[in-house]
Amino acid sequence: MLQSKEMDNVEIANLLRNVAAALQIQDKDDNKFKIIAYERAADAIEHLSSEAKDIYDEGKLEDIPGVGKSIAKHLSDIFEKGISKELDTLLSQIPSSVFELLPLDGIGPKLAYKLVTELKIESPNAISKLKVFAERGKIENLEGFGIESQAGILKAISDYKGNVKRHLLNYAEGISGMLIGWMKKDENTVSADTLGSLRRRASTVGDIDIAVASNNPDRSIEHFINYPDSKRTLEKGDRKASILIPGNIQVDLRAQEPDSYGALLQHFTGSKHHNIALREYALSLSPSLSLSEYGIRKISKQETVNSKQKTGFNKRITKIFRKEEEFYNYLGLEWIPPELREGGSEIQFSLEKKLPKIVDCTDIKGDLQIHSNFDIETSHDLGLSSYEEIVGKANALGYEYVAFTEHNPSRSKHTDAQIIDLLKRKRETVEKLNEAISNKPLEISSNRKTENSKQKTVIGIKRVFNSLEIDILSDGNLPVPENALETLDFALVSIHSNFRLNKVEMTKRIISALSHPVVLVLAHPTGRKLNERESIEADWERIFEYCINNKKLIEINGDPMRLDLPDHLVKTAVKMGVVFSLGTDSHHIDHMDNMRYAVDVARRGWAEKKNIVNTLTLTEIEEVIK
DNA sequence: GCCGTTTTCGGCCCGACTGTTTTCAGTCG
Repeated sequence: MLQSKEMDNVEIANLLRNVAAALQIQDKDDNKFKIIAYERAADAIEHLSSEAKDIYDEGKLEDIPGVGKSIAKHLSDIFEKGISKELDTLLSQIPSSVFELLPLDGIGPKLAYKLVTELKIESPNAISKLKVFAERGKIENLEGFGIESQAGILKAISDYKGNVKRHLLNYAEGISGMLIGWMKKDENTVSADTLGSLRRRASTVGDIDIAVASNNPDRSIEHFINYPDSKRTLEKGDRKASILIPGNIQVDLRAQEPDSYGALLQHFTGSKHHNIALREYALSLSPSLSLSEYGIRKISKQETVNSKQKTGFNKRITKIFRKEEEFYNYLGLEWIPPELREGGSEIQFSLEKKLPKIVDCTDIKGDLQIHSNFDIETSHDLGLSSYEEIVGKANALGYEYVAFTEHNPSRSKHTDAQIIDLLKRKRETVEKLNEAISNKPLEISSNRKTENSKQKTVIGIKRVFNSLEIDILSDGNLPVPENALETLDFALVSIHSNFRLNKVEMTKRIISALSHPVVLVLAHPTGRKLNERESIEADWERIFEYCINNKKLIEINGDPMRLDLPDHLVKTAVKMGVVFSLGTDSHHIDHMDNMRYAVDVARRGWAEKKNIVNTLTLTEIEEVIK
C-alpha cells in the first residue's frame, strides 16, 4: 500500500522499481520501454540531492530527469493523497511476496513471480518460506529451474543480509590494493587498476571492481580465482570473473588485451548513468556509433534494426583504444575525471571544454581540524598525539600550517573560570610552539607525492593555529564563556547531541552558533556516520547562503566514517559559491593521511582550488583568520 | 513512459554469464 505522505527518496525509488518489476511480469510487448522508464526514474530519484517531496512542494517534479508528466502525476498523488490509484492497482495484481524476493541475488521479477505462484508463497517472510522449499528440494523440479538454480537460491538466501552495508572508502581501498598486488604477481598482467565506484571515489563502495590489461586474459582469470583469500568463485567466464572474499565482499575482475584496455577502463569506471549518457551523446553524433568495453564501432543500419543480434567479442570493432583519454577524445570530448562521472552534466561541460579544474591533494597547504593530546579536559575524546608530533607529521606532509582543534572543555565538570584557565594555558603553549617554529625555520625534504611523483623540497610548517571544536547546544549557544573564546584564533562548531531536531529548529540552531564572531567553520555539518547514523535535517541552502554572506566556512571532514559535507551537498554549495575548510578530524598523527578522502569529496562536488580555504598560503589564510 | 544540437514522433546502451536448454531467457552491472 502506498499510504505514507512522507515517503523518502529510497522508498519512492523502491516503489517505482516494483512498478517496473510488475510491468516486466506482465510481459507485454508495449511495456518494454515503460519498464526502462520506471527504472530510470527510480534511479534518478534515489540519487537526488534533495527530497522528492521538497521538489514536489516547489512544483518542479518534472525537472527531475526521467520524470515526465505521467510519473510526476503519480508522485503528486502520493504526496497529496498518500496513494497513487493507478500504481496501486498495478501493484496489487502481483502478490507482494514477489517484491520480497527481488533483493535476492539472481532473482529477478520473472523468476520471483514463477516461484511465488508455483509454490504458493505468501507474504510476509517470503524469503524464509522460499528457503524451506529449496531445502526440501521442491524447486529443482519446477520448469525452468534445476538442481543448480536451487542451490543458487540457497546461496543467495544465505548471503542475503537485509540492509546491505556498503564498505567505507578506506577499507575498500585496502582490499583493492591487496587484489591489485595479487594480479600484478601474474606475468601476464601488463597493468591492473581499480575501477567502479572506488575509482570514482564514492564515499562508500559495494563490490570491488578490478581490471587488468593482460597478454593472456584466460590465464589472468585463472590467476584471479586462485586468490589465496577467496572463499568462493561466484562466476567465471572468458573475460570476467567474480569471487567472494571474507566479510562477504564481492570482487569482480575484468581482463582484456592491452590494445583495447582504454575502453575497458572507461566502461567499468562507470557510473552506469554516465555511460548511458555517453552512449546517448554518441548516438546524437551519429546513429551508427556504438560504444562498448571493447571500443567504438560503426554499425550498419541492418544491425541497428536488429538490436538482439550478438556482436561477439572484438568483432566489427572499428576503433580500439589503449588509453581511456583517447576514447573520450575520439568522441570530441575532453577526458573527464572519474569523480565527475555521475551522469549529470559532465558530458556537456566536457564538450564545451568547461570542466572545472578540480582541486588536487598537492594543492592542500594545511589541515584545519586536528585533535592533540594536550589535555584541556575535553567534553569528547582527546587526541593521542602531541603538538610536537603533529608538527612533525605536518612537515612530512609539506604543510605550511595546521590548526589544533581539541573539543571544548567539559562544562559539567568545570566552572567558567576553570574553562578560561584551561584555554589560557592552551593559548600559551601554542604561542610558545609558534615562537619555536619561527626561531627555527624548518626546511625539509618532503616525501609528499606530487603529480609527477617527484620529491620536492618545501619550506616546513610556519604556524600552528590555536583553535577549538565547540559543541553547538540545542538552543544554538556555545558552552564556552566569552573570555575563553577570546583566546582562540578561530573556532569550529559542530553538533554532537540532539540530532533529531526538526529542519527549522536545526537550521536556526546552526546559524545561531555560526553567528559568533570567533566562529569560522561549521565542522562535519550533517553529523552523518556512514552505515551508522543519518544526516541531520537542515535547510542547507539557507545555511550556505548565510556562510557566503558572513564569510563563514563549511568543513569537508576527511574521516572515512564521516566524509561530511556529503558530495552532493558540496556540489550544491560550490554552485552557490561557498568556501570550504578541509580537515581530517585527526585524533592521531596517522589520521592526518586521511586528507585525501576530504579531497575526494571536494572533487566529487566539483570544487576547485578557489573553493577551498586551505589551498591558500599562510599569508593568504591569515587574512581570512583574523 | 521519457525525450529532443536533425525530432512533439519514433526512437530508447550494451554485453557477459548462468542455467536450462538445444538456441535462449533471465539477470546483472
